[in-house]
Amino acid sequence: MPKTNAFFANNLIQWYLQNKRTLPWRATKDPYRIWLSEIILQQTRVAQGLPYYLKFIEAYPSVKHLADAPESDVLKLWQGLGYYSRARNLHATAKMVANDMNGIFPNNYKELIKLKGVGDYTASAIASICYDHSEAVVDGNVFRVLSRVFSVSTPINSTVGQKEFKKLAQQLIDQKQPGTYNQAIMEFGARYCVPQNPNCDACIFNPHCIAFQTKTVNQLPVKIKAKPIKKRYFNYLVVISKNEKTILQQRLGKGIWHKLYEFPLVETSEKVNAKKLKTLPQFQEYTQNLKFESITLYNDEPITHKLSHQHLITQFWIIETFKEQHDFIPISKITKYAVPVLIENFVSEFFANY
DNA sequence: AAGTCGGGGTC
DNA sequence: GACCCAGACTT
Repeated sequence: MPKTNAFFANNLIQWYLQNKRTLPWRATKDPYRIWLSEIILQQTRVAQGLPYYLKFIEAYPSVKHLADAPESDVLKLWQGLGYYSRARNLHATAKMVANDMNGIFPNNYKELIKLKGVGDYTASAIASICYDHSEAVVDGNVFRVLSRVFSVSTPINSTVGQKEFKKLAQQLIDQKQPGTYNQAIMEFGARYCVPQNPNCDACIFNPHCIAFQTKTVNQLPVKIKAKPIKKRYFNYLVVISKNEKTILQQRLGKGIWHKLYEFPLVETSEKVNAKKLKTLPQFQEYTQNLKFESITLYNDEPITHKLSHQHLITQFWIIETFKEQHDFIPISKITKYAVPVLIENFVSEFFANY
């Protein structure tokens, strides 16, 4: 174990200053930019989030710009990043800050955590990075580094684990450079003390890392294992009129992709063929006024779209029709709507020639 | 305390 | 296929 907390913090910061990546949000203490980056990076790798950060800063240079945008624009810009509640909460908080707080972000943990989409991690990150407050962050990297160095085997996704690691992190944080320290331990976890096959032999902490000394690095951190993945069967009705129009619907219930758009969806408990599909009440409801000309299956083999907790086994049914109704939109306008990646992939492939 | 919420990278 | 990612929110 590190001899002292100061030893741990000092070495971590020293390592960080020599090895950190140059990232746009590391060149500012503007709370708007720090907040935006932290929301984008929740459960998201830097490489995946970076282009979105740049797009958002360009489209919305200030919190007021973001607040003044329609939510549909924000969701469209967020398209493809996942966990869309982040985008909805981002916009709601931007409006709150711009309209009710005179455009000025709260400057302490207690007030920051009241913002929608801002939890313990993000409030600590903003408070430490922007305002030099001693608030320790605990993200996936911190869990991993601390569990190994101090050999803490409490499950990181248990309530007691969360508290224990938060307490430990708070004891270790550098009081003079809390923001730098927080970023240092996260960077170290992301780049060195990685989940699989970390290069422990070259690690600056290996004399002090209990997991390394006891050869238990590959057993830490401990996590209560997730329940099995659910399979769902999606049938999308891709209606195409003679005037090259189609139907999109907005998802408004609970569940995935709230407020995003998709083709009319018939979900079934198993894979269905055209004959079976036509007998389903929901299919008949969608198509009762269409008097469609033909229905053909686009993909012979269902497309399996994998989410973290469910697999969407998807068939796209092409339905040609003469009739059009008020809710038809030109196919060329599909790109204006925020859609899930599953839909985006199909659209870009199928409509490539339209 | 357990479930839910995306998409992509890694091994 | 399993695990993970600069977590937060709902039930």
